[in-house]
Amino acid sequence: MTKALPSTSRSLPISLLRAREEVMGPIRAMLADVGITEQQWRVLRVLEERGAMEPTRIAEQACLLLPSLTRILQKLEQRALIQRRQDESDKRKQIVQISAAGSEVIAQNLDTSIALTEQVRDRLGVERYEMLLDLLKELSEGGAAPSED
Amino acid sequence: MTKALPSTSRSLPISLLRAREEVMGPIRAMLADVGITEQQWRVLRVLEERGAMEPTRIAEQACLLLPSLTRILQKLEQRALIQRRQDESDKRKQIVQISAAGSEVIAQNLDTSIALTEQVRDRLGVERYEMLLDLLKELSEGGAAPSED
DNA sequence: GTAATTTATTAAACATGTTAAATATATGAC
DNA sequence: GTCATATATTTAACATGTTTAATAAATTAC
Repeated sequence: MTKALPSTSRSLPISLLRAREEVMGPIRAMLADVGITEQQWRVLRVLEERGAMEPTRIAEQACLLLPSLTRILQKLEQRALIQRRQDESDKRKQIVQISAAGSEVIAQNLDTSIALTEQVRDRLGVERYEMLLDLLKELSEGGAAPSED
Repeated sequence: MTKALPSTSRSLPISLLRAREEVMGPIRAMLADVGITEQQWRVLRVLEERGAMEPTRIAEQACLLLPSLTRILQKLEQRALIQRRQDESDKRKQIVQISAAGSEVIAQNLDTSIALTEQVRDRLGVERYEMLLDLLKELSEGGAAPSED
């Protein structure tokens, strides 16, 4: 008797989308002032946080597909927010590094960004906020159930 | 002392994105077989579920921006999955309706779609699943805190 | 009733999402 | 060493996301 699709308003994919739009709105507004997109911001953040790395790893961390990342890196390089060099031991790879100007962009937006994050956390309450992050993590981690023989 | 950005792996926007990618993966695979995108599917679902309506309301329900919806409706109309007519009382508006062929597409994918939804719900457990939906709803609803004088 | 304003939709331009194919270098089989 | 295969990145093509502007009809002010 549970054999019906959830109404679109109770659909998990749509709920995830709506929630994300709500959270991203103010962040996008902030970044628009600097002329940077949400995705470009993610790439810069990953590089600042974890240091230089190759595109494939950036894509994983920033949750981007490689073709998208290719174009994003081209634009970030044009604007001198990153630097690229070839990996000497494996010439298929390259190593991408954030530049001083790139770090500068992050620094400029850090305070607002932190404030927006805290605002959302306070709105839900810390416990519910952490619970939400845990549930999301659980969702994105487990592909298959542990018992599958 | 809490004045630092969460690591990207603990960032709410990125967590929402990752979770959504995980959930959408199998659904996209299903729809790809019929040559329909995730967004086209959302539009058809909304029209099937709530009946004919104008684009502005479709956009709200399906969580799409109007310019995107314009293009999507053009393609759905080309494939005869929807019909459009002008609203007689207000000629700025139009009324969009799913066609028999459109309902057919939904019917074809209904069982798989329900199965995938249940699979996710079972993975989290019903209680945690409902809790997640509630948290997401809360996130996407409240813009400002109630007390702001 | 006409001008200014508002509302519904579309168009345009650029960035990204998504899938498939191309390119270049590495690795392994022999 | 040569060939087949695998890996890292890019290109191509089409769909959507996002912001701003254009268009058309409706509403309001007067």
